Amino acid sequence: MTENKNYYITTPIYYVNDKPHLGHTYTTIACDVLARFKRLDGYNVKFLTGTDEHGLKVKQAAEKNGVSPQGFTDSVSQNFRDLCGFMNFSNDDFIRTTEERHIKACQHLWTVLVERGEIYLDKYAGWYAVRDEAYYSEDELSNGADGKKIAPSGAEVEWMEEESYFFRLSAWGDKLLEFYAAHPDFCLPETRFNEVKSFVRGGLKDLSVSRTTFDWGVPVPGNEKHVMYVWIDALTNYITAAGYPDDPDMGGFWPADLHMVGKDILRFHAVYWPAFLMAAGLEPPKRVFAHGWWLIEGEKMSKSLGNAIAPADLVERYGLDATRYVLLREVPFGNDGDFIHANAVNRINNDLANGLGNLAQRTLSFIYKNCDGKIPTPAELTDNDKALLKKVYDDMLFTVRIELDNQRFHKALETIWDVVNAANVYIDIEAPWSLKKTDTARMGTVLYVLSEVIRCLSIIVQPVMPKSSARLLDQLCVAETERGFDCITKSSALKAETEIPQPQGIFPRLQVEEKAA
RNA sequence: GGCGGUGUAGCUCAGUGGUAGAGCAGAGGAAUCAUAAUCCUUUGGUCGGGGGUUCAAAUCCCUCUACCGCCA
Repeated sequence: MTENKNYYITTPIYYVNDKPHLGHTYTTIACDVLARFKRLDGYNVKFLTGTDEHGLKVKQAAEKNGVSPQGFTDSVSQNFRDLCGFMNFSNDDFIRTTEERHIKACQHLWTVLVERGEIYLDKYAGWYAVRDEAYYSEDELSNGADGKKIAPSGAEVEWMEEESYFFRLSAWGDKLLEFYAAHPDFCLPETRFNEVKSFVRGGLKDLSVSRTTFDWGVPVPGNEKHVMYVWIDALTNYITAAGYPDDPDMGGFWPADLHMVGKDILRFHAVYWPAFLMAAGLEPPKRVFAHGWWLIEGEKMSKSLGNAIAPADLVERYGLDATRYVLLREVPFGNDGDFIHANAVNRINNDLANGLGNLAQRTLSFIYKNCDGKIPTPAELTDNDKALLKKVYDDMLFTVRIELDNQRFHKALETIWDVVNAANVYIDIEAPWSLKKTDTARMGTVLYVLSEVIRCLSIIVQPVMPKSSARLLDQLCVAETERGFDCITKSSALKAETEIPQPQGIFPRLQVEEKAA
């Protein structure tokens, strides 16, 4: 079995005009967890995120602020780089579409597409909304009060005719459908994939891929009047970062394993992007996952409601690791979620404080107080001991791996917490506090088994809660080099007689807020 | 308007033909190592409505209804 041990995962590039919010954070957290998981599982991981910095809106915002577009994007793009640090993201690269490497990649891809006859010059005419940077068809428009035509978004439109380059998307419908049929897991969740297929089956029109109305973009090679319009510019970042076009092998990282996207940009990733790539003779990515949105206490996040959640607010309130845990545990990944603070508190207290946290604390402090602060030496294992350890050594990682390979974060966490619960049942049944008076050898064995369980739990929880799990592993004196998934085995088990420090609670219990009537 | 999805315990959801499930919330009990944490037991549902197929349907078919998504 020759397995490719490279793993390439990407977030979308985020539009710099936005302030980083919960949506961006959610996408990147999901990727970060997968990236960390794959690294611990022995993969050579490339985890990419970045910012989309071109377009009319950016140019206008820069003018409004009296700075150059480049100066403007330098500063606002920093917000997203800061977020990576703040959220403890482990991205290996951060791409900006204004970088030279990216402009070069776009222009090369463009040239290839022109050479292959996939891009041609024509005219685009239609109703254009400056505010939306989008064209609308006649029947989408309504009449405004002053006789002006209004787009569905409420923006004013005007009749525009402009020269534009077009990509022959219409020629790729059948090829795309063949590709989808051959790759039934290309797009998840399945219901989103259905939407994609039905969109393609409905027939594809050629795609306008350049603009002459603004100049803040990647210049079209050989025709400097045009800059590339969003699709080719933005999507190409994924291959830019892999080394396109200089490295034809792209470091062994293409096709990408996973593009994580919000459901609003699925079509671009699941239809346009594979078409561009196939047209250029490149392979489409292996998977596009479209996740859902968060509501806040039942309502859409919006500026007017003033209920938008900044990532920093959540982290301040719950802590970074707990926030990461809640976001991934609370909702089946792919569904929309409703962020309810009372539920978050409940989840944190039940699973983290009372579940894993208390399990570790009750075990380690018992050892600290009753075993001279040393991991006890186990005697012969009973069937009950073996059953619990089998779950931990043989079943847990196996199942979690399958769940995460399908982006089922909530199921993966559920699997891990089955073990947490089993360990809490175990400790109650074995009752080391009773054995203390009757059979200290057996007590030591029970505590040893529990320590082993906590060690493996701490290791497998690292992708989701890197800092908390590191503290747990520190408390067990597990070496930094012994924290990979290959150590979730008996052969890497804790050494008896290891002296441990005085344990401290890792997951604080939160106060339950009184309901404001 | 077309296509697709969803509607199961108070809440979030699992369950694709064979006597309704989980977690949380609620109730009772046990234990006392621990972050007053843990463990056990338990209340609770005419599985959106109606019709049909079947020995048997939450599960298949038809229809109605509500909500959501994609497209137009």
